[in-house]
Amino acid sequence: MTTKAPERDLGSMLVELTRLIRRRSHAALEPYGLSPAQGRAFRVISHHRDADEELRLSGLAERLRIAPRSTTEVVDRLETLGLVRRSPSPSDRRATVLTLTDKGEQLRRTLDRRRVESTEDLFAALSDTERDTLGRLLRKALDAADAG
Amino acid sequence: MTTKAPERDLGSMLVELTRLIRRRSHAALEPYGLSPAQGRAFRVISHHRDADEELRLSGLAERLRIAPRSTTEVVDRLETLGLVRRSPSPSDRRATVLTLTDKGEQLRRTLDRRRVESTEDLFAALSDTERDTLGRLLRKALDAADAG
DNA sequence: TCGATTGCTGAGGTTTCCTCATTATCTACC
DNA sequence: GGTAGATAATGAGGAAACCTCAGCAATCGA
Repeated sequence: MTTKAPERDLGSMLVELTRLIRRRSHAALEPYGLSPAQGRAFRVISHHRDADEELRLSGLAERLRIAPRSTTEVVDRLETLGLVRRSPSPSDRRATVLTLTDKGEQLRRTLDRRRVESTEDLFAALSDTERDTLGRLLRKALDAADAG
Repeated sequence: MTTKAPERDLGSMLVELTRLIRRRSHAALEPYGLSPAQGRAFRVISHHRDADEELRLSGLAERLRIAPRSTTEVVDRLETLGLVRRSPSPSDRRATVLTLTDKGEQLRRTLDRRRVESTEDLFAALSDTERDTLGRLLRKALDAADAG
């Protein structure tokens, strides 16, 4: 099967690569009933324990760069699956704090162990150095976008 | 406004950057009634003139890495806007060949001139060298994905 | 020539976002 | 205090960009 040369500008390549990531991520997370976006949200929530600050829906929105309203839906799903718990913030009665349930904690370990993202092997063709470089460049572009 | 540190793994950064690209692309193409995906398809079609091979819907699907069925819809829109023409292939009566109309040709020039993608300035923070490097790494990952 | 394949599209669905209210609550300031 | 305005979450509604599955017409290969 001769694969035709696809578009080669930065934007198109990024978009295409993201599509591939989403597809792989979909396959990897499907067994757990998670979609790619839900998986990403779950990862953010589960890795937040490291900070001792509480994580609100608005904070999750910010980290995911999506509208607050959109996180409501993602969290709905995670809560339905019994992975995440919504509880009222002690410091602000408007706010909702997100924490992992035991089941969520268990899944976090599973996912971390197996690196289920599986986006990893999409970058397997790159050396460690190249991956580092790629990461640095993407971060730079993202940070500039924040500032601009 | 203190923007919280977002996720930092390659996959997440790629996904986030793509979202930003889509948003900018949306703003840039809106005056012409094009969505980001339609704009990308239009660009592929309009830059295909360079090759002297005919471009079919299936070929477009391949280049965009989307399902053939999905290109039907994109092309429908481009045709409605009078930018692209569907004509029967002379060599295969099942196939449909895509070409630009005069209006499409005109828009191509406009977009090329203004570099409307505007994804450009998303990478403005990067030097020429860095952009080259980024391009090379993305291409490498994509090519590996094709092979694997 | 006839079964398998290819090219396109109708039908219908999913995911992942969005904006625009609306309801609590909180914060500042008079 | 009391109240104007910001902020937190969510209901309602919608749109973009994909997908699969099935079907039809044309073509190719043995």
